[in-house]
Amino acid sequence: MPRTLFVTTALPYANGPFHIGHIMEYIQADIWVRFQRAQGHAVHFVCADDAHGAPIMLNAEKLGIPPEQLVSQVNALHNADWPRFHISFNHFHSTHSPENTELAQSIYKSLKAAKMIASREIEQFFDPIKGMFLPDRYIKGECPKCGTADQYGDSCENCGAVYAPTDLKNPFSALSGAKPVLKKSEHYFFKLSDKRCIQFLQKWTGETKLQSEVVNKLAEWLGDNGKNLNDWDISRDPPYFGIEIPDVPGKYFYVWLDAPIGYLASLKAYFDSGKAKANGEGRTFDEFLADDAVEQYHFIGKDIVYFHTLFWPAMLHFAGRKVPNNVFVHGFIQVSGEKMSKSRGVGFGPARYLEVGLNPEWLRYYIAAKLNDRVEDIDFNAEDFIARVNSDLIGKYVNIASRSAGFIAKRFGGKLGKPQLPKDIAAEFSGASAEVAVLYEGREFGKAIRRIMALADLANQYVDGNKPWELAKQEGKDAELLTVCSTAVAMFRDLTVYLAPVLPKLAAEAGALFNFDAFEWKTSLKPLREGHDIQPYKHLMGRVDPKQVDALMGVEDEPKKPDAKAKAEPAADAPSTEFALTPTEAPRPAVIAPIAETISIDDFARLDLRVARIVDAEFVAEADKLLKLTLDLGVEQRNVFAGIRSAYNPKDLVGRLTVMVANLAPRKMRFGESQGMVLAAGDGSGVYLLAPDSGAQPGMRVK
RNA sequence: UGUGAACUAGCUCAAGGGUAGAGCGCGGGCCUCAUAAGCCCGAGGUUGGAGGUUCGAGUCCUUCGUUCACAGCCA
Repeated sequence: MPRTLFVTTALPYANGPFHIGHIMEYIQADIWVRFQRAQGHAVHFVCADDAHGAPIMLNAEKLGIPPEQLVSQVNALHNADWPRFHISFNHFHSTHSPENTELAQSIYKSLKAAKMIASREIEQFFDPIKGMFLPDRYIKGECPKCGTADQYGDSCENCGAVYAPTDLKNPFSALSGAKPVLKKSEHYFFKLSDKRCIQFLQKWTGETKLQSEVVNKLAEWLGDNGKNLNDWDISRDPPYFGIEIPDVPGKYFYVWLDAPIGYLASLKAYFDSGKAKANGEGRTFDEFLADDAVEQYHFIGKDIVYFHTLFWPAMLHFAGRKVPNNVFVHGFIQVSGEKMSKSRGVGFGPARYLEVGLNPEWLRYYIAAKLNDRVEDIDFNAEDFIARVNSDLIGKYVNIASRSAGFIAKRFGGKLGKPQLPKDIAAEFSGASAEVAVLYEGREFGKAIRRIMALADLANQYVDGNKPWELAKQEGKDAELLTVCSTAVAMFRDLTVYLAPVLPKLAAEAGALFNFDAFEWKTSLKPLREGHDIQPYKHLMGRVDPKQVDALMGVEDEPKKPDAKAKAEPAADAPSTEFALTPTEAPRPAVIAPIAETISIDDFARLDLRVARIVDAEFVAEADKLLKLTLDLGVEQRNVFAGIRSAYNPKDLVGRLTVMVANLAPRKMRFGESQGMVLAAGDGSGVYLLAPDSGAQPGMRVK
């Protein structure tokens, strides 16, 4: 019986472009969704940008644009990118939308009516300069336990202690550097610790077929009858970019309240726009959502299990709505064994992946081949990627079509004979249909791929054993040749159907070429008839060029360390035009100075290095090497003279972030007092000012 | 620090109390239909370390190590 499914992926934060982790999740969900559609089920697959919260507000402020503009720009960016990976979202919305405002407020009102909302006054750190309450991540100070400086407001990176921001010694605002003051404010809470809520959650988690890792985690949270659960603070004070709480003017929903509601908002927009109707769903949004037979699934990463297995079902339940049927949790994608990290620059972006000319279906295949149903990280490994795609997809799978279809076109006018699979192979293929379906359904994509590739091996063995190239040379073997090639094409067709959820574009192209539809298993797997027309073979997919992957992984052509040989040779080796035309490529220093003597960490700690914004820069009349810089340290401004005139134009420096030694003794110079120094690299041939990565704020300590 | 998870051939992964498997890579052979791919054979693992339970342990238990996630107002 056809099922009706409502499927979502986690909402990406509307603060920047997609990273590879988003795309991995979308690919996982998309494969599952496409598989379900191929089984004849109706799937409504949506996502949206998570557009609210303090980080977006502050980022927009930094960019000098309204947050609305930031999130709409990012939304346009996102909307351009997901289709390029063949993600089949039916709709991609934003939480900054009328639908989300309406739904969030309505759900809140229901929760309030159900007496699940409480309010009480709490005291929090407030930044008197920015005029706002500070989220934990924006408060820094010394660890109350071990005294390590510059720790975030929640836990210490040095000793691992967990504490409240108010426990920090010498706290300061990471936004302005100001000393935060405690200030009281009325906050609203979702009563997660309410007996009814705990009861419900225990019931829900018991009934839902959650992954074992998730069950473990939940047992930790819900164990001991939920004594470890506290109420959830769902309100924020202005300034805040979010949705106003109805009947509480001047208060906003915490972004995590309205974010998951964005799933519903996106679905509503999809219904209201008529797209659902076009997709065969005749009901209204409300009717659809209230139907118990509609299955609701959320694909998420392991970092947000808390929100999706506690808050989200509880919110829906006490607002009198249907709760999710399941939450599918995946691990993170690592790149070459390293954690994806934006700040450390590890990994690569989806945009970059496409830019270097890599085929999105290669990534889909690779990710599929590595995914299972567990909460495990997977690793993107360049060599593995190349080997996997080239040998599986090209060597095994596409090759079957390529090696058999030629004869059909050349010798038989493009008309197939009757395929005749040997009994054992036929049994393998037909048996695989159900097995592969079970594996796809259970999100065991790696196993499904393995099973399918085993079939591809059989197909190649079949061709090899029947040697069509010999039959082609023998008199009177035409019928046999036709049968062998037709059989191979038939096997290729089946493989294409099995792989179609992973490789939708290739499957469509193969279908067009060989005149079949790969997207509905029930009909797609029917035997091919004698006389079935196919087009002459065109190659369906090329191999990965390792150079593309090198480009993706940021491997430069140049050797990392110049050795004597490399240095001696450039004269003989004419520089390529490309190299010559790249002025940003810095000339390699002739001599690398030896490393200075070892110092202790304490020696280093004596240096107080700070991120500073250059708010003004000007020439110094009487000095030919100096520029006078005015640096903003968050808490104060400093005048610093820097010997960088040879390399920088003052007007180009204004607004830039750099790093300065903040506790250097001031020095009187002929032109005035220099209150510190900026850091720059140089060996005599050039000067290069240091710049922190984006996101750094004036006043942050460098360590 | 606590809780949970992971650690199996060079690489990526399977198996899961009863003789450790696959793909890729590697070595050897065969073939040539394929926008260059296939087929066959082989080498390769004391399953992170150490203890224990058991007739028998990758598999269960203890412990250590390494890595990761989570640890409530961080998205």
